[in-house]
Amino acid sequence: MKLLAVDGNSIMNRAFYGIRPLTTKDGQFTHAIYGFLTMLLKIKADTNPDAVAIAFDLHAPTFRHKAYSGYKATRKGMPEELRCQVEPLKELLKLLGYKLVSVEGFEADDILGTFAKNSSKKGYECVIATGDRDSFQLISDTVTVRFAATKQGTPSAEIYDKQRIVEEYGVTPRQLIDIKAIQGDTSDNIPGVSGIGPKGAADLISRFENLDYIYENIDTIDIKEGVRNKLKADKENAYLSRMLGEINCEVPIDTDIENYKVEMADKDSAARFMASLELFKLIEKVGLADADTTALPAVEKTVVKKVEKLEKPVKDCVIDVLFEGDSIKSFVASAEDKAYISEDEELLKKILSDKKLPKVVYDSKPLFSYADKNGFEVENICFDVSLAAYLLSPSSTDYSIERLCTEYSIPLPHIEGEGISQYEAALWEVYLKLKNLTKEKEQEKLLCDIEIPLARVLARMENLGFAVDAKGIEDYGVVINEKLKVMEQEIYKEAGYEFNINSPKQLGEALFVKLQIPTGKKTKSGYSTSADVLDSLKDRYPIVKHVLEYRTYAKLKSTYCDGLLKVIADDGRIHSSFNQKETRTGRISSTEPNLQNIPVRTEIGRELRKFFKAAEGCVLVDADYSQIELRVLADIANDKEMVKAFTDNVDIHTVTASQVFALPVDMVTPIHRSRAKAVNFGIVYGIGAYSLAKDIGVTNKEAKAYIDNYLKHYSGIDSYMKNVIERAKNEGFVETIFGRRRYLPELTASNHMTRAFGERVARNMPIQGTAADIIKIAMIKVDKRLNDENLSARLILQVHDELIVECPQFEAMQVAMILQEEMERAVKLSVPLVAEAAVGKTWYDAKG
DNA sequence: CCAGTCACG
DNA sequence: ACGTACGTGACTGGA
Repeated sequence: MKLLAVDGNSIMNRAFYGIRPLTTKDGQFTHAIYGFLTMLLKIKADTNPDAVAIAFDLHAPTFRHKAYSGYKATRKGMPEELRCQVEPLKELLKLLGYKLVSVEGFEADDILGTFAKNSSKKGYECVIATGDRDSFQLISDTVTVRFAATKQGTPSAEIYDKQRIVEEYGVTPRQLIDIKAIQGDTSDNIPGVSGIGPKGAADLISRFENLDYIYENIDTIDIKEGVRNKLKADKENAYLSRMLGEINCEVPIDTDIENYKVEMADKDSAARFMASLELFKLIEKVGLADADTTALPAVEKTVVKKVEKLEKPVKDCVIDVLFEGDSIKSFVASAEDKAYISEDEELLKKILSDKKLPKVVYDSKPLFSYADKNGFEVENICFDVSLAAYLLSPSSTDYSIERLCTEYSIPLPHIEGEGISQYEAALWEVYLKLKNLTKEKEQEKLLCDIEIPLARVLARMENLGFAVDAKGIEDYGVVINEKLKVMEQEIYKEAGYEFNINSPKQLGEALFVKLQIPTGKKTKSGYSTSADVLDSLKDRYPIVKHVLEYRTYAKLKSTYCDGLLKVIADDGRIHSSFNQKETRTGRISSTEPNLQNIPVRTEIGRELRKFFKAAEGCVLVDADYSQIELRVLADIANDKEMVKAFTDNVDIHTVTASQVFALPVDMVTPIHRSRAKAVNFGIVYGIGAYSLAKDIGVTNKEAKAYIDNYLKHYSGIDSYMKNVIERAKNEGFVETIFGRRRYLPELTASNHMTRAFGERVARNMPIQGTAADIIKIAMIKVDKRLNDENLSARLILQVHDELIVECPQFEAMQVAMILQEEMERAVKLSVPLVAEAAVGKTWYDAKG
């Protein structure tokens, strides 16, 4: 028989500090709970115990407190983010069937000690799970320790047995107590013998067995005089320390292994509890994937849904369509008390194109896409469940129906009939819930006037795609590849041996160990070889310069040449997917491939844009906003000076420079301007002097002076930055001028870093998010204008502040006008919006 | 599967 | 005393 005895407090601490913070969407921290369970499951899987006992401290004063009032006096109180996880963790462990053990007046490790001590007597094997080395003293023939640690986010649990203790410490487990008695432990306020550290203590005990022998023979044993005097001076402390360091093994607890078998009484409750903590992965990990995680309503009710074949349109239902490639497999309509299923494509088409029938759908973009491909229009979509869920909680990563049912506590119905899952049948209830929340949080306009119409625009952009010159990319790739080979040989020669330059580990080894180049920053796993480190070294070391060049080419080859060639469709065009529910700020993102990060900043990279072209007989019209984020900031902060600068249409960075550096405008040099530009950027991101200094290469003090000057001059921005954080702390979220929200649980964290991050986000999101809202509105308006004016021109790409339209050559001027007008008129701010358009055969030519 | 790196706004 | 700018996605190497 085998008992796993867990030090709950220790493992919880390890989990809390070992993994990065994780919260539910209302800000309840959960990472200690998640980490604890992950660790527990790992150790259980490794050891396969017959029973598990989990020990926790009680908060009452401990036995040792009485013995020595200074004990643990230096330990900091538990941070609030951890404290608030203790009770939920215990609750969850109980639900999962574990037996918890706490005894008034004793600590968790005393309880472990008692299990350990009784193991040989009662004839079971005892495995102790802890992150505390103090427990090593308990190791014996029947007791081993699994030492829990978190290595780079993944839990590890190394085995410590008698042999390993002897190898590592040169003594028996019991003797560790005597070593600690001499060396002391400041974190536990165990004084020890002052002047003797770990090495000295270990040496003494390995030679003389124990504390008693040493003190009984203190005048005759063979030690240095200095050590002898130190030992004599602190004899009392040594014995006190031994008492403090020895784990109490006589706690009054039940040590019968039979009573610690793991018995989960109610799987659904356990799964439901984890779901309420949004620990969905954990539900699977503990093997409860098929439990019912839906919260039961206060009054238990049974929802029964009949499944019927859908023959004609029904009002008041949520439509969810299942696609198979480009065609429709089936669709379901979830109504209040019935659910319908159909495979009739014509019926679906009739429903979707019915202008008089308002429709609630689960996910509109694929429907718009389908309609676009099949030459009809989807009309009158009044609600999109998944988009609503995104607006209500933009930091989530999963808007599946299953997840929504769980998150919003929707009871699952019983089903009579076939072809529909419980979740699909519950969609109507999900809709009702989200509709109410959307109204309550004032997200209706965003949903109906921006996101839903935008979904249609995005679907059409995806379908149309961007024409590319595959042969051009290939040839370009060949040239890059040749460059790459030359660089590679050059680097091998300079290093004196061959290695994988793409491996940061091997590269760090080559540069900083073999070649002894002075190291900059380090990462968790070694030396950083990132561009900002290498940049400062490239002038002194040719190999560093070559590595940087190699990286540039390697990136171009793998991500752009190879990457793009892989995704060219049969029509010779690249069809990126635009994700509308991804970002926490309201931007859209682009994947497979990402067309929002095609190189532009360096000439060699920018060349790639020559292969993004307009179709035969067509041109590209590219328009981008000028300084949209700063204009939004000027408006949101209502800063007089900045508003004036934009209204007067002067160069904002130059004006900023003249203010920050107290110079007349015509004395501002390009260096001043570029530094002021960095300050402007920094302000938008929630700047710190340190980072600004690093960015523009001035001292911290200078950077701080720039910021101070800036905020003094733009006093509206100064007060905005203070107010927005204050408001965010009160309300729990920040929002754009259109009411798009981002919740910020980080602001309540006690961890300084976490909170500082939350504050930067609070400053940045309204700016970035409002800019995102504005270009979304512009996209909808542009799309409408192109349609209203009967042009064949179509939007094909958005890159945050830039729109690209493909159109026949003769439409170019009209389209350029439309783009500029609609982008500039998208919304009315207290500053003008400025957009500039250009025309070209390729993206390279069309961009400015 | 994650860390490191780097492309974009 | 602490660590150090916001938001993304793709690729590579290595546990």
